[in-house]
Amino acid sequence: MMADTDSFTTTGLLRESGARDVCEDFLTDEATVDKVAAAMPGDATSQRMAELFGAMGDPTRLRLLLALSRAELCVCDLSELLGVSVSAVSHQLRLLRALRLVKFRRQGRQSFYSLDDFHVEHLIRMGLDHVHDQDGIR
Amino acid sequence: MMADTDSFTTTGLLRESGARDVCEDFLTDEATVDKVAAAMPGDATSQRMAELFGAMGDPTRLRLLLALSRAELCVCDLSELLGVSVSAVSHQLRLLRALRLVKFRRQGRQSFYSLDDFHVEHLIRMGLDHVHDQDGIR
DNA sequence: TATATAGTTGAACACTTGCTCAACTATTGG
DNA sequence: CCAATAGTTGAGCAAGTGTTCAACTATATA
Repeated sequence: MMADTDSFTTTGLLRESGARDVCEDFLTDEATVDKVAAAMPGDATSQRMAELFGAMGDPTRLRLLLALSRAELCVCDLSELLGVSVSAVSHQLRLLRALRLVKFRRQGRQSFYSLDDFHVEHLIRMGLDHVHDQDGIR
Repeated sequence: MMADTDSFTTTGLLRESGARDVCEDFLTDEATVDKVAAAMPGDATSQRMAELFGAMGDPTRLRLLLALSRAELCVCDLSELLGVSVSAVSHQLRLLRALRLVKFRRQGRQSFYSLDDFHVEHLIRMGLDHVHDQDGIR
């Protein structure tokens, strides 16, 4: 069954875009799937969300954020606190700064970092809750 | 009480643990640093938190979760919805299942997936808020 | 029974990423 | 001025990751 005689409304629009290993048609009821499709954020938004979560998804960066959620600290203190080299800390803080999760101010030779956004604290708190709840339940 | 009561004590205990590219001493006031150190979650906890956020930090997995936050869906629908192969979707759902972010039930040949935990919905919501607020503010 | 459909899984491979190292800037103190 | 301290940055590399492909299981249907 060819669709090329009919460049019209088959599932062609979706089928074409790189997913060939796919079944004929939507299997859940169409209204539901359409509703979900309409509610999906745009690519740019989900991309930025993924960057946000990805930034918090590395152990070193997460522990940096955890430390900074308690106090403003300089690179050197963070390095000793986490047992990670100053260079590695600086690299990761640069990334967190680019995503606006932390901000910094210079004072003499030192750079003091702190959380940039109260959302980050909430996210950290929820992550903790999730992990603790999982442990509690079974 | 005992030990080195002199004011020039070393930080040897901390210096030893793998970070050689590090400054002599803590630069922020000691009480603050100690407070932060004491408040840090254990390695196991931060490790699991990082796994949680890391799971949400991949665009494909995040979009899977975004879709499932709206409705229970089968693998095939998810595949078409996201434009990603069934195999790739299945691999990622497996990972999300292992971390208990999604659960599934079989019905005939189909596997229906849904979010496992209300925390995940909250995290998604906060991620969206964070991204939207950043766009709004400047 | 045979055949098609829905999904899973392991291996392979390209791509990404986090760290180290070395070189560098910038500020402080002698 | 010079030397030391605090931090940044680029290159390189080992380890990790996401996708594809092919083979596989399991369920439904003719």
